[in-house]
Amino acid sequence: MNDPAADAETTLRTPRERARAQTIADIVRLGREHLAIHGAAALSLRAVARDLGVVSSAVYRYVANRDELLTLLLVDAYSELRDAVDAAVNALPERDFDGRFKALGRAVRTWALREPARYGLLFGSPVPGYRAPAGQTTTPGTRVIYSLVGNLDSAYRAGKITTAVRTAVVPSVLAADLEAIRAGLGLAVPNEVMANGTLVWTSLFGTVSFEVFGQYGADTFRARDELFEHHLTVLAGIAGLGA
Amino acid sequence: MNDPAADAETTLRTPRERARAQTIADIVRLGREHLAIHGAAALSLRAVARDLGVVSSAVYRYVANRDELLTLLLVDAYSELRDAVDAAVNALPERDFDGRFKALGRAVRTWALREPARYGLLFGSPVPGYRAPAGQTTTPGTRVIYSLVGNLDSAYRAGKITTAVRTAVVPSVLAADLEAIRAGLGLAVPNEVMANGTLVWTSLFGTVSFEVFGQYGADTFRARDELFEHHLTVLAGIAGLGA
DNA sequence: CAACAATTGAGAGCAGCGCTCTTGACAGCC
DNA sequence: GGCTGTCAAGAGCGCTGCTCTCAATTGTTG
Repeated sequence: MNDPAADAETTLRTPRERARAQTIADIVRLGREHLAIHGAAALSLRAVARDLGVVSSAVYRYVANRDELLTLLLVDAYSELRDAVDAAVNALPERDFDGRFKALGRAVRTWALREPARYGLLFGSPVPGYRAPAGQTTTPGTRVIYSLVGNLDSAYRAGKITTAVRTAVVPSVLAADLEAIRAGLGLAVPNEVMANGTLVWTSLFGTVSFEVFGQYGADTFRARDELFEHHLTVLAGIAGLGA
Repeated sequence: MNDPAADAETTLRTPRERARAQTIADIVRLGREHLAIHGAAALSLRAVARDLGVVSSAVYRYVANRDELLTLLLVDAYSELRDAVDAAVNALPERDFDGRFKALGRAVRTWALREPARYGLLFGSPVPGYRAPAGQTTTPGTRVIYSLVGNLDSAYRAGKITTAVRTAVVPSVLAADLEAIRAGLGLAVPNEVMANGTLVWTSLFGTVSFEVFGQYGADTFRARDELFEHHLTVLAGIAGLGA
């Protein structure tokens, strides 16, 4: 919707720079469409060039190679997912921790079902021969998990985390990992809650992936909305947000 | 390990049939190696032909197309995973329901970490343009989940499922789905346990996928074994197998 | 306004891919 | 021994990513 070209760090002065940014934005847009239809592994620079009305070699003026376009699309998808999640979470009051968690989960699922190929690029099997450059992708890729742990942290500070969560013992080496994360993000939640939060995190994407990737049989579950809502309720309980 | 050619319904009489079956077995073996190294989307019949010491068109005598080879490799991977899981589960006494569940989880994780590309073929984003033929793949693809629900069912019949599991209410449409599954498999477990079992199932693959696909940061978690064991403990509790 | 220089698009070309078709050789079977 | 089915090989089509060269266009600057 909005113009990614405007995200450049400085305003684009010369017409050349503006035209160039616009062309790159067009390439990303066309790439996004191809990705959504044909999947990441079938993304073709030549096809994008054709849709752009230009010969194949011309796109290499704007994008170094296929992997760079893939990276642009990865960042694009991450930020769209983040926006969808943020909008859903912020629609609820800050102190509705349980509601916010469920809104996050529903937003992830809704976006994933609407954009299966792009979801697959983010959370499916890695594209062969492609390694996402950490420098460009880690920041946008961590926004959603930060939203989840932030919500858990706020709930804990508000004294709204059920104590029943503290079932399993967190062993020492794992405790050190969790301590590092807590220090890095300035969190207050104890180890047990963080460990369970990690499980909730991966479980959420496990359920969504099963549905998006068609791992359930064709007609094993007709009531997929109800199934997901049930899972969300149980996961909220694991996180300590249950009633 | 064993020879897939020997799985034919009747003994192979003529030398021609034997030679043909051997060639197909070789193609599958080479395909498995390419798959493990380069991933599903990069699987190339030409490369397999080169390794077979034969011109590319020759392999089409034995395999209709790339998708058919992919299907063969899919079935191959499913059955290897099933064997690994069965071996791990059956090493424990039948009545050690909690131990059997955890053994299943560990076997899945171990196999997935050893065979990331093949795991990705089974549980990652679908290969673009390829649809697994249900007739050939559903049976081998459902063995592991049947093992899990079978274990849950046995535990329930033995009265070893914690009653604390029955937290969330299972709505009506979902209840009908679960009833159909229970009837189809001849199970006794009630809806709440089955619904939670589904979550445990998808959560297990969610955690494993995060680890295999590198969704955790590069060094966010050093204690991955401990993290997985913690998750397994919590999941056993959700399934009702907890202490 | 004109000349310069940066930028761009087009085209050819290389090596790889899936897949099809034809051709000639070989082996098993009657 | 001749027939028939099976096989490997090769050529070829259209697709892919990517590189290189060349000419044209375009923005900027003297």
